[in-house]
Amino acid sequence: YAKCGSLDEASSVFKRQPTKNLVTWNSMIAGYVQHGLGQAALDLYENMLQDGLTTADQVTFAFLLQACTSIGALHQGELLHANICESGLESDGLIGSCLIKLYSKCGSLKDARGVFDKLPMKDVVTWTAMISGYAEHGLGQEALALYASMQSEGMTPADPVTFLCLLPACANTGALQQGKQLHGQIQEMGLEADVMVGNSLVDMYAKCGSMGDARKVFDRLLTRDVVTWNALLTGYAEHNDAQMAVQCFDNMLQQGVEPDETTFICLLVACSHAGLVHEGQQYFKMMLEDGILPTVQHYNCMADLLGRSGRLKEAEAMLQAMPFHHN
RNA sequence: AUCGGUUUACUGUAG
Repeated sequence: YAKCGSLDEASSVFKRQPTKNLVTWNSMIAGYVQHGLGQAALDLYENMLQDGLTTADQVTFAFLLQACTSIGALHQGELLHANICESGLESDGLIGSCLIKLYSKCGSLKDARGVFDKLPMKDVVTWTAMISGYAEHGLGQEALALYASMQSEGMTPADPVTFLCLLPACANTGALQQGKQLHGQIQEMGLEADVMVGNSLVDMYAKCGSMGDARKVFDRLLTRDVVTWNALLTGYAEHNDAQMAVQCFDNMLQQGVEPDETTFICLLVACSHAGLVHEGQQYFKMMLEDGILPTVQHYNCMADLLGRSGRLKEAEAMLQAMPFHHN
């Protein structure tokens, strides 16, 4: 029931279970976590402790750590970490990855690294979790360095996920050469048909200033989604090529791809940087007509567009008419 | 029977 989306039914079956074993508890805790209800999962664990008949195992802890991660409950997570050590489960690979993710999402990369270093057996997921932690905190060089260590220990990526963490690291640090090497590995592994990998490659090349390569990857992709188009569009916008950005948008529409919120932000940015005030206003209207509700970020782009071109009063009026609080 | 790593966007300060 939980996995099929009916948490209510899962919960009512759970409550009616006369005896609950470890898997009963784990399944219900997992259900809450998978539905983004981290606090409910932690509360249920309290019930389990009060019940006193079941002892948590590595699966329980893995879900509880995910619950903490999802609600940013670092302190709770630290308490669980202590319990995990008391239970002798700190060397478990599954728990290790969850702890790394908890600490890194809560901004405590040193603790994440501490867990990583202490893990006796590291698999690709462990390495990737740590790489992802560095990458997400803008430490692209550390992420790439860790990948180098991973390879020197004879570990190779098994699927696209590791690349999906590394490519943004290259993108954010402008590491074009490393990005190209990764691209080579991706081709050797036959992963270039993966849409997410393709999107990341387009983004990486665009951010590294190589729009030609970005375009090549884009053109060769058999499957594209709105993110693929947005990544390319962002590239053009970022390189102050408003013409290409607009052309890209037109092509996108021609091919029947529905623009989303992000698409319009990319477009508005392109117009803003190029001083295309009128066009920007047109796109803003188009977005409203498409039934896309503008967010604070769209209004910010509009204020930027108007402000840059010296239309301060219009910019101010735009922000005052905005149906949200400013950020 | 229950379990871990996942891609794209904007502004503002200094340089």
